[in-house]
Amino acid sequence: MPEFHRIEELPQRVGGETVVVRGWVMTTRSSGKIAFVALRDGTGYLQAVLSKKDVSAAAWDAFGKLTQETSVEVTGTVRADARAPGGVELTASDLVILGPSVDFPITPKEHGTAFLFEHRHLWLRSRRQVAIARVRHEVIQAIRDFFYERHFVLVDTPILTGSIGEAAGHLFAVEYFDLGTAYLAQTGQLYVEAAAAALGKVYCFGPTFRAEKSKTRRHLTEFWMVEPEVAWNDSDANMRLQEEFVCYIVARCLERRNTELAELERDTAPLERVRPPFPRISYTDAVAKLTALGSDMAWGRDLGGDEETLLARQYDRPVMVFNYPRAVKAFYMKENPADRRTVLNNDMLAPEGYGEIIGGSQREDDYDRLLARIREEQLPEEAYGWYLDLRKYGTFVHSGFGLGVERTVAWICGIPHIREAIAFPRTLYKLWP
RNA sequence: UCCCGAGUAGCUCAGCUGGUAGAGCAGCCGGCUGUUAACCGGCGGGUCGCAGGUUCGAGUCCUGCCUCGGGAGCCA
Repeated sequence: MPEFHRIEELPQRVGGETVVVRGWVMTTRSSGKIAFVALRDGTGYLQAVLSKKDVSAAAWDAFGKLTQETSVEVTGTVRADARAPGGVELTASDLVILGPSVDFPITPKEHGTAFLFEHRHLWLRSRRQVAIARVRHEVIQAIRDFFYERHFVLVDTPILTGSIGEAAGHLFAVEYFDLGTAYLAQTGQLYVEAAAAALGKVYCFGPTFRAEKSKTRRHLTEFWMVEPEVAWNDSDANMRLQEEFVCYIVARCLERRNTELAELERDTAPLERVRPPFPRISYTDAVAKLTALGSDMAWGRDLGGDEETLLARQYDRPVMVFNYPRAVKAFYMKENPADRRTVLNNDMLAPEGYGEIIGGSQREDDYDRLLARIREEQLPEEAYGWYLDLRKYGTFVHSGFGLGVERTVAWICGIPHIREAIAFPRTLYKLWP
């Protein structure tokens, strides 16, 4: 295969030897005897300039045939040019069409979201979607580095499962040989609790599935979640870990994805403020605060979207709300010894209206109380035998949380809908492409 | 499941109290030596979501259905 160059390396080749670039045509412009081709190759953007008098008739003819998304090979020399958005331009000496493109559906004009998502496989090529994909990549790499640096061990939990994670919620069911119905995982948490007793500090990171018929900008039926679990961490230590974790992710994106955030026209000032300590407020205090702000929120109800938004608006960085009423939370959360109406849990609400990005808790480590809660929720006791075993053989204080990757990416990118934060979103009405 | 909203050209939309279907962009043809969603001139382009009803006449009014979007609930 002949050698060619990536656009990202061209600034180092200004004034140098001839280079060859392969990529896709975004737009073309011409003024009769001079022609411009805006190119994308995945590593960057480049404008190639062709002068009719300096290129072969074949190359000039090829320019005339260029349409949006034609794949091409352009040969030329790199020149610094203040007029070029990227600082450099390619003075082309040759242009060859590699793959024609007829009637590309996404024009450089306005489109509605329904149309764009029907063409998601092509929409991914747009500058904006490329920028989002790169931020998502950075978020995920930051997550892995954070845990690696702190000696957490990655444990992959099953996606197909016989027992069910949390109480209600709708699960996707699939046929599983002679063993009947299996369900797609909606959390890896129960498994990661088992692994914490083996490895101390662990996390799982994978796709998770919720069959709820949610139709909001914050929900997907398939999304990615990272769930750390730490032996000997109480709820307080859990919140400190969350704070450190989120600060790490945001700082990393600011440091390494500035170009992409600028491309997305993200105001980074609110992100610069994401530094410890995050405000913490108990559920009970939050209810009082909301009431004072005019909400009709009553103690005992879970915080709804409106309440979360109103509360989060009171702070300039993520806020942690802790110790919710036991009745509205999952069976595995540890009862608060100081106030038995509540559990030792917390949510983290992102600012700027992005809502809940983390849900976490200290886990119930008392065998009898956990069993009582399983019965109270009328869960199938036999399915939780192995989970109860963890309290039977050397029970231990432990805590963990789940962070939603798409919600985090949407917040950092400042994009209005979570669906743009994943390459191929799965929603109630979208299984294709 | 419930509550709102929208379906008209490839795309984004306009179309008033019912009277021969419109614009911008995209596409095609032509022009222009520095364009950045280039610009200028010309050309083609329609089962008005589907079915029924009212009417001399329905994109427009009525009924039902379908599809999609936003929100609620649930949650990351």
